[in-house]
Parts: sequence; structure tokens; C-alpha cells
Amino acid sequence: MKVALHWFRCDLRLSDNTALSLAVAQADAVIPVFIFDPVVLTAPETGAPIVAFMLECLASLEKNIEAAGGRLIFRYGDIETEMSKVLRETDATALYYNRDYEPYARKRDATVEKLARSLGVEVHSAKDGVVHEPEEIVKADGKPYLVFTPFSRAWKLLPKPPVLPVVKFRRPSGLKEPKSLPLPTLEALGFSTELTLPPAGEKAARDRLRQFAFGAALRYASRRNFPAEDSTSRFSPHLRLGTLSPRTVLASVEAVARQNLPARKEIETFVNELIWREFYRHILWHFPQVADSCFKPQYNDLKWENDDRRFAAWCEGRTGYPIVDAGMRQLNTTGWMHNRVRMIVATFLTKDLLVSWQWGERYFMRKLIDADLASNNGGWQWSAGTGTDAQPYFRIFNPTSQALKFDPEGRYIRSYVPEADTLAYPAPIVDHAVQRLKALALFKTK
DNA sequence: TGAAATGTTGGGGCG
DNA sequence: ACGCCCCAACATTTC
Repeated sequence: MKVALHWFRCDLRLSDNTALSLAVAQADAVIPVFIFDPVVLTAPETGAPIVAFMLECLASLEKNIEAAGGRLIFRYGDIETEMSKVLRETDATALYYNRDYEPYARKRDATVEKLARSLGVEVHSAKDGVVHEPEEIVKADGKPYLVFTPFSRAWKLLPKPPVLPVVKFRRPSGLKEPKSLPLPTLEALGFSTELTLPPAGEKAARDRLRQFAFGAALRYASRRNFPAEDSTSRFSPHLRLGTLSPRTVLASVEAVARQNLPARKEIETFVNELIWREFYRHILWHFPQVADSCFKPQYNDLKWENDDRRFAAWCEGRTGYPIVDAGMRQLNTTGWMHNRVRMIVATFLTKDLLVSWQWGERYFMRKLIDADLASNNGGWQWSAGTGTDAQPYFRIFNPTSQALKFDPEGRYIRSYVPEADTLAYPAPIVDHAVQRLKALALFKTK
């Protein structure tokens, strides 16, 4: 009897899961395992919102696995130690997992692979969290693309991997299953949150996909920039934790586009957003140093003002600029922020408050339910003008005209800053016209 | 996936 | 009818 482990990480689903499907096809029994990693859980950039959301996804995954005939094993502890114990407890001869492109994960996975092989266990990793991997999209000279548009052209030319069916588990008699912890509570992991989370788990993700593909996707390009509307996909937390696969998303929206010619342009813009997500994953894989420095190294020693009081005002949504404050309050109270507003608040922090993009990046990571190193870092470096294919440093949003353009009736602002047009609302903490010139001067020294 | 500064044009008021 | 000025509207340049 061939027993395999499937190591769940950011692929918390049973449908269209590459490594899991492979394991089920190649082994007589597959034992699914999730290991809580204290290194990740105690990292300063890990926040309660995403951990809370992940726990709900895991609870849902556990049920789904049970319904599919299996049993999900939970462990907590040093990954190498726990993996080694689980392998010994099960007599598994193969380990399957989906690849992760973050610097920490790559190191961790290389260690685990070496350990498994030393125990005589085959290791199979698979492409899963992206449609196309870093090695698959390089220029003719073998170097990575640094500009989005040619990258996206190459991305679209590649054949798409198939969408895989839901798996079933088998638990033959004699199967040695390892001990499992009960799913821990958020508090047991050292976190707490008051957030009301969006529906979590694979079924919720697929419901949202169906709703989007036949609804907002048809008007995506036209409506996506209006934060008062529900006109974006809101897939980000699902894509982050893998309750939804990018292949499944792509197949669904493309099926709609084929049957609905007028919607084609609208949906193309959405597909580009999926490609942006992969672009930043590839950038992180090729240039892991972007995780803690500017892609353009000449900006690493910019003299940011980094004023603690201004930063606190930004975090708490009391800058006196209604669109900025609305965005930050949406983040703080829901764990999510509309992308247009993410760009506005990011530009405001860096170019109006002259605070380093890294302070904002960290704050977002701690507050977002979709906290994702590659996308978040890419977005921040784009806004700050320090990244690859970033917006030029002089392209500075005016928070007032952005609000007029994208929230013309003030509906979004009012929903998070009800006091915006009363005397209770504070005066702007800085003058945009003045700060803009300071930011230009700061960057011009480079 | 900008916005401000600067330049140009042309209509209209007025003497 | 003409020159002059103002300035809105639009275009281009600059950051």
C-alpha cells in the first residue's frame, strides 16, 4: 500500500488542486496535513485578520475532507520537526505539496524536501497558486520581464493548465494516521479580533465566483474604480489562502466572455488583474530582495520624514482627507480595502506624509484578510515609485480630485466617515500642494 | 492605474 | 471695422 501525505499550505481546497490531485492519483491513500508554523504566527507582519480568516477556511476544509472520506491532520510546531514526526508516524513514502514563491517558504520547503528525501520519502511539488510559473515566462534572453504589458502578452500566449476535479479520499484498513490536534482557536494562537469576516471556505469562494462571473465581471472595466459599489471580485482573500484557484477563476470568466461578446472587453481588464497578481509573484521569485528593499536601489536611502504622529493619524483614518480616512477605516473595520482606495492611501502616506512605503506595507499586512507578500509589496512599491514598472515618482494622486472622480456622490466616504461634512471632522493634517512639492524634491535628489 | 504648470487659441466685450 | 484685453477651453509640457 502506497501512502502519501498532502501538505496543505495556501491551497485550502479540494477542487482544482494540483498536488492533491496528483497525490490521490498516484497513492493508495492520501493523508492531508496542515501544520501551524510558529515562525509565521509570531512574525511581526502576521496579523489577526488573516489568521482568523484562515482558521475559518481550515474549519471548512476539515468538514469538506471528512465529507470526501478523509481526515485532516492538524499539527503545531517547528515545521521540520513536525514533518519528520508525521512521516515516521505514518510510514508515508511520498510527500506532495504545491509550490510557494515567497522567500521564507522557499527556504522552508527546500529544508523539508531534503529531510523527506533523507527519510527515503519521494517529494512531489506542483504548480498551483498561479496559472504560469516564473520559469515559464521569461524574455528571449532568459531574463524575467520587468514591465507588465510585455509580461502579460507572453502570459496570454501560453497554453492554460486544465481545471481539475474535486478529489475523494480513501482510508483503507491498516492506514496509520498520525495524531491530530483539534483545530486551535484564534486566542490559542495568540490573536484576537473583533472583525466580522466575509464568508470563508471553498464553497463561499465558489459562490462568490459564480455571483461575480455573471454579475460584476460583465461591467468590470467600467465600474471597478468606484469603491461605493460592489463591482470588484473580492477574490483576494480566497486567492490568498487558496480556497479558490486562479485557473478556476480564469476558466469561469473566459466561459462567460465567449458567450457574451459585449462583456469581452470588460472581462479582459479583470484578467489583467489576475496577471498583475502573477507578475508580482514572479518579481518576488526572481528578486526576493524586494521583500525588504526597493526594487530600484537608488531609493533605498531616501530621507523619509517618518513622523510617528502623522503615521498614527493615517493608520487611524484621521488625516482630514475624507477618501484617505474612509479607506483606512474600511481596512481597520473590515480587513479589506477597495483597490482604487489602496492606491490613494498608499500615495498619500508616501507622497503627502513622506512616510516610508515599508511602514504602510507592514500596516497593511497586519490588517488585511488578503495579506499577501508579493501583491502587497508590489502594490506599495508601485505607488511609492520604487518598484519595477512602477508609476513614475512625480505621478502623485490628488486625494481631493481622486475622491471627486471615483466617489462623486460621496457614498463611499459617508459609509465609513459619516462625520466627513460636519464640524466634528478634523482639518487636513497637511496641505497637499505643499507636501507634493516636498515629495518631488525628495525624489529628485536621486 | 495623474496633476500642475505653462502655452495656445479663439470668442466676446469694449473703446 | 479694428485692436486690445480678458479669460475660458483646450493642448502640451513638466514634474
